[in-house]
Amino acid sequence: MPWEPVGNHPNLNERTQHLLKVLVERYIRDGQPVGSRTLARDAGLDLSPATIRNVMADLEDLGYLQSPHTSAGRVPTARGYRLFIDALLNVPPLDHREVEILRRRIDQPVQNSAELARTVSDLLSGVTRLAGIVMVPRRNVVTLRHVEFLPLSENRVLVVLVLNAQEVQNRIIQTRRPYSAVELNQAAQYLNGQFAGKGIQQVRETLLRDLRETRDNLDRLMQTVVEMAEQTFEIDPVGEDYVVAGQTHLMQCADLSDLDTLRQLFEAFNHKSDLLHLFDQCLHADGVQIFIGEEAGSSVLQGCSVVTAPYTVEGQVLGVLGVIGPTRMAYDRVIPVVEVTARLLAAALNDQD
Amino acid sequence: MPWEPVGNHPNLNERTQHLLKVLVERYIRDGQPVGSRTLARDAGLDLSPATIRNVMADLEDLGYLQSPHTSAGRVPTARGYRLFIDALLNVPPLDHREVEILRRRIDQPVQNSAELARTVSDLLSGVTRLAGIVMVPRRNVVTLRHVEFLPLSENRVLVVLVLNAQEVQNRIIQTRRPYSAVELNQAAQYLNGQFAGKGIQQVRETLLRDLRETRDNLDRLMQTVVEMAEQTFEIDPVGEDYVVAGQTHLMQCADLSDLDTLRQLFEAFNHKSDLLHLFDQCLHADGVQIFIGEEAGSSVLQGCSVVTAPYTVEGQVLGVLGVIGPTRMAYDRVIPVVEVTARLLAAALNDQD
DNA sequence: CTTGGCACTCTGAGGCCGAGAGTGCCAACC
DNA sequence: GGTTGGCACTCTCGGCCTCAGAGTGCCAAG
Repeated sequence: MPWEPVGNHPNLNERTQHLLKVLVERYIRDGQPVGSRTLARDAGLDLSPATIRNVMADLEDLGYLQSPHTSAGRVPTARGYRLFIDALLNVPPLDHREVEILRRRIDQPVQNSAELARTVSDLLSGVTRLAGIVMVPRRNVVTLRHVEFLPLSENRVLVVLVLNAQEVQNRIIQTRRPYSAVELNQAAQYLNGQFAGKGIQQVRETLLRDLRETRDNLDRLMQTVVEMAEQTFEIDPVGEDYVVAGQTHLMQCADLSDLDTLRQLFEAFNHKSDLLHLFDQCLHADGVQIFIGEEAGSSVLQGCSVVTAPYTVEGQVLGVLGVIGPTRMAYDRVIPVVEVTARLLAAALNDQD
Repeated sequence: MPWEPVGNHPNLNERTQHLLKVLVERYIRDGQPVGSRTLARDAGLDLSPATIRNVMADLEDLGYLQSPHTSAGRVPTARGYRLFIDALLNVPPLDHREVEILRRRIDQPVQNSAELARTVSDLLSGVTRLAGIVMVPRRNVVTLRHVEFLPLSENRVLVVLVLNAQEVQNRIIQTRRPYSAVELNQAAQYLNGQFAGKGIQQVRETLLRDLRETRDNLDRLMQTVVEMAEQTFEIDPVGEDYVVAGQTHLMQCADLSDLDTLRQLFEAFNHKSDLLHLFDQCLHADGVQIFIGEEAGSSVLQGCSVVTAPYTVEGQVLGVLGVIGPTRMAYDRVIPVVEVTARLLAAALNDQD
């Protein structure tokens, strides 16, 4: 099992487990509390409702089920979902044709990783009819490919950085004195000649540590180089961020119909820090991970589940993707979709480099 | 008045207009249908409720008011809001201190126009507690500042374009044959030397029309230049787009509490084409424009109003910004905020160039 | 034209009732 | 001892009624 079992569950009767499984499946399908009569019919065990009732009462005592009120059926608790997912759920592999459809949509040519993230996020949300999320983390190793300096006005210079395979970043820096286009060009040429293909961490260290202290002895070119480099490589250039798509799907699922809950959830999407924290945790677990309700650590995720998977290229984790939806979601379908999408995205990134 | 009067309204009694004004103001404040007794108290005219009732009945006949049901008070119709905004509303200028606060938030240094759009959009939504929108349109005149080609793999080249003041664009193009870094560099140098500062339209025409037909006679460098340029300047590089912020505010206003309406609205934000169409219309009206409900041309905007203003630099319209909220919004506050924000954004862009 | 009076209408909250669904418990059964 | 049918009990939900409150429209008088 790719997701780690969290709760520790006392031994449950084979039959009891089966009944829990059927109940959860039924509830995920219908969204209605499941009564003993219904469960008796569905379970295929040839037991009377009365027997079922006894089992259900036990499951309620153990915290796997609860009833909304006396005379409704039962509904799984978070603990119930947990056991279901850890031990009872069987996840069918995705149909070949479906994999193909996913592959085709991911393999379309894109301009940059942000656009790819958006595409994949759209895809996840479209296929699952939930909210899709793709995170692009801060990479540990960022390779400098090319740098360019353009004078904007008196003391402002536009820096264009090409990183990794094809990531383009630009920023504006303030300089201590005006630089001519020629000076800037020479500085860029020097940096490109010297450091293209090197890790940006390494560039920073080599350049700044070695040269800064001897600044006064440097010729004019190298002084330019140092001043530019100081600001260019100052902060880690690839920020950690994510892309959400299909939030509106969440407005359609009956479970989250409470407007206020929904608003808080949407605000969390914009706020980002909570979710980034969650995804950071997933970065180094391999395979699909599932968080049920407040297991995710944030109270705004009440009633929601998060299904995530990291994607890796050459063993290095590049990011996490996943979906957010109501806890009552079709895990048997969502899990393989998330899993396969992560693999396909990894493959696409691999080809691209 | 900056917004254009749309409906043509028959002569209304001075007193009748005053009563409509007070009613709309009251309704905007409370959100409750206004009855004759309330209006009589609020209007300050020393009239009895019975008289007010007669006037209200007239206004209803003329289509300015309606009652939700027999024994509720009256509510303005779209037509009523229209008249209110066109002729009755007085818009107080924004407080100096408030303008200063806005200015300070807009004048913060930013990296590129997309980031600025986001900042301003956030600002609009924060100040008005509605959804803020900033559109960056396709500019008519796009100036090439700098171009750079980097070989990625066999037949793929990364193009980095610096446009206008500081806009950086990048795209990947497929080439017919592999090019070396040196070749690409020469081609870029040629283009920069020849065309930096020129309009991109002009570059395209000059280069492609004049040279393409004589391709066979060109030297190797110029052949490279032509192939690169063909794809680099093929499509209009600055896409029309907008940024929405603070959508969640719309979930809090009682008027739009219908989940389904809200969902459709949010989907419209993602879909973009409807709203882009609307904003295109605003591009060349000067000053604040207001669309009430379906005046905006899209049925998803039922119950919503849109307040927009274009922002210009040196007489050239650069884009449109505005807010979307329930029709029952505090126009006397929203209008000056939108107006001032547009001016401040224009000023900020002007300084930046 | 304005006003007070008055009958009328409609909503919304609260209370009541009955149907339906499901439970818990118990005694009987295998 | 696990399983079962029976049965009383509880709770929700929709329909129905009622009543107070708010606001209207109309009319006749000022």
